[in-house]
Amino acid sequence: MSDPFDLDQLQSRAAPATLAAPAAPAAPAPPPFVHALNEAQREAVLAIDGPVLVLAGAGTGKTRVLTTRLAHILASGRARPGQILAVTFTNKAAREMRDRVAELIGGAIEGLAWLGTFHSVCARMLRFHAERVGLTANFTILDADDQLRLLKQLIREANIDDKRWPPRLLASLIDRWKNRALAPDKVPAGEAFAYADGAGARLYAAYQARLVELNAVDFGDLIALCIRLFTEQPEILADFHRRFAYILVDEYQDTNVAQYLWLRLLAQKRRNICCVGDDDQSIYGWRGAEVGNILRFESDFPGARIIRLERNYRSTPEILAAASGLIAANDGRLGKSLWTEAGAGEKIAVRGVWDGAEEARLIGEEIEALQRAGVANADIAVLVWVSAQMREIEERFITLGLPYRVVGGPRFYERLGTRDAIAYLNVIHQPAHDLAFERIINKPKRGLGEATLRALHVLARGQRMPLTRAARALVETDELRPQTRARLRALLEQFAGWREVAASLTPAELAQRVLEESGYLDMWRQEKTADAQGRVDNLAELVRALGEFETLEAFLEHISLVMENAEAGSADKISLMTLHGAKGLEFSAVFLPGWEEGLFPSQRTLDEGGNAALEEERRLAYVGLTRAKQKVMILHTASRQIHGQWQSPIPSRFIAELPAETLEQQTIHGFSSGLREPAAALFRPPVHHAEAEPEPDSPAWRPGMRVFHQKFGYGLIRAAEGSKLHIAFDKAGDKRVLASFVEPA
DNA sequence: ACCCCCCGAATTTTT
DNA sequence: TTCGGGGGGT
Repeated sequence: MSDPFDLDQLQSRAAPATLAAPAAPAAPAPPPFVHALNEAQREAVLAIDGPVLVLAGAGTGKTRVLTTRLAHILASGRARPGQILAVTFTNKAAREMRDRVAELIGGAIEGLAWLGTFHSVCARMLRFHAERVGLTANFTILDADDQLRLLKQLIREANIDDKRWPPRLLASLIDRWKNRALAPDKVPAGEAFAYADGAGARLYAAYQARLVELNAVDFGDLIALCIRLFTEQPEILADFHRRFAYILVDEYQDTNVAQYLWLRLLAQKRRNICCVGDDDQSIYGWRGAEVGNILRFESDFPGARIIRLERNYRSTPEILAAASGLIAANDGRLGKSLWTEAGAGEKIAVRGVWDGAEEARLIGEEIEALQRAGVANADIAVLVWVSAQMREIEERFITLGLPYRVVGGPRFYERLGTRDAIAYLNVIHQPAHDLAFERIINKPKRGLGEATLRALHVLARGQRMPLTRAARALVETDELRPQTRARLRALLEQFAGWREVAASLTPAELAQRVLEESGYLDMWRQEKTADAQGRVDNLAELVRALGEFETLEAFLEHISLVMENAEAGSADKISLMTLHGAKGLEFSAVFLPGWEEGLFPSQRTLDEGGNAALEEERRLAYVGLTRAKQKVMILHTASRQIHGQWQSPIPSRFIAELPAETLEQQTIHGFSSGLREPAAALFRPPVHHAEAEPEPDSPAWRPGMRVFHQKFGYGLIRAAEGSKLHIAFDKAGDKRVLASFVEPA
């Protein structure tokens, strides 16, 4: 590659004819695809120049605006494909944008090289300039697993007890520092003390040094190193300024500080940046996302246009009213009010049930009713807060024979077996990839155990060289026992052989050969355990997947940046997933189980998260509600097992925050005579100022009364606040329960 | 080198 | 309760 930054090389050689059509910059006639938009959408599409923030509520056509805008920029001739930088968070979103732009323009667009995720775009930038940050262009991108193993090594080398100071903790600290674009020497002293009495920053520095030795980066580095590149090499940044005429950003509310700085550096010159997002759907604060970025947009880019998309095309008025009412409880919003022209639909169903089993049973029944009414399974979702909630529901689905799919389970490329095979390929492609080499040096068993590895480490660390190079040196000495030396030499020769043939084979052929010759495949074939066959199948699947790539390099880049599940086709199945996983999706009917204090919002949040965390969880609830087109059912239980302990939760405050007129509430009699007050009374907002007045047709619950509870037996009321009682049970101890679950003893 | 048992921990996870 | 990791035994 002569000059990687030669514009023409990166752009389409032959732009589609539609793109070449002369535009009339003076009075550009809106292209036909703009007519299908509503007024706000059209404004967002046509406001091409200068900074623009599009506040796109759920279901308001956000993707449509983004793709139409991109198509419009191209079709009007304002920029060629290679001059547009368009970043998303997920590969899925990037793919969707690419596909939909192609649809609008009428044919795939060549040269949209800078449309991708933050990470893939940054990786691309870094590969062009790797040497400027101390790497070479074929650097490896470490995944979380490699990162953890490397940190563990460093922690042990520093004689720190990794039991007391788990590598995970350090990994998350480093991650957070990188998310904030903090180099090791910039870590605030106080924060370094969060790990091993101040060793945090030192280990972070050691980790970065090791990454350079390994010619590797982690995910956080992709952004952070780009920022370093831009600030330390102004001519490179200037080059990008010249290149990118327009910048588009999806899900802006999810950007972290580093991503924000990255965008600001790139946009500061031309200021043609359009960010689309929704502050009410910011649910990744715990991963470093800063809602502040979107809240501050106007001051970051003075003169910015703010365009609100508020017309919702997805949900019924009831669902929108419920969601809007809920989110109104949050402070510091930019504020939007969703509306729809859709006619009235059903109210939100709120169901109080006895326990998790009954909750699952009820969901199953309701789904069967939906099926009878002709709703497709693929149009139904159960959205949980934690995956632990899924088990009971899955069990029920299996019993009923309901077809379902768990979205977001373990990823294909993360599975054991697959990862080992990939490690072989990594070592072939990048001999300095110590972590991959370590992973497979004794898989299958070839007598190269801990002792050998230790010897290799001593030499490698002493000479600051990769393990494979240390290995090559070591087999020339007589330090190792002859047998070990022979085995190690044999392995090195195998790798040398594979590297030699790598160029003349397709990646799939190479992989097949490596798996056979290394004995790795045989290792699993010979194993008799239940999952061994699955491993062999996975390996076959891996080789098949490799068939879609022209080079090994392309494949490895793909799996490190596109670690995603192959979506299980178009089979008509019910989706079971976490609320986080559901963002951006929509279904006719949505079930939201487990809306209980202590679960959702979670105890953790209530105990230590403060208001910000609570608001984020409320946004998560908002995301859940707004996934539904027609029907929502919220469920809560009176008793739930958490970590093996029975709890008697009270309904989530989020239920109380839903406007009562949008709800249809029922407490199911999963137990005998528990219901003592109208269900609606259970869900009044908590009364803070005065004593709650007793319910007209319920006994006046008073401290000192003896009561009976189905699960906890007899007890004494210690305190009563509305429908919520503190009861000291004779056997079960102190609990907070709903009045409807007890009766006078 | 392998297995078993005990202990502790236990959200969310776009890349 | 359920899972994974690590230590200790064979």
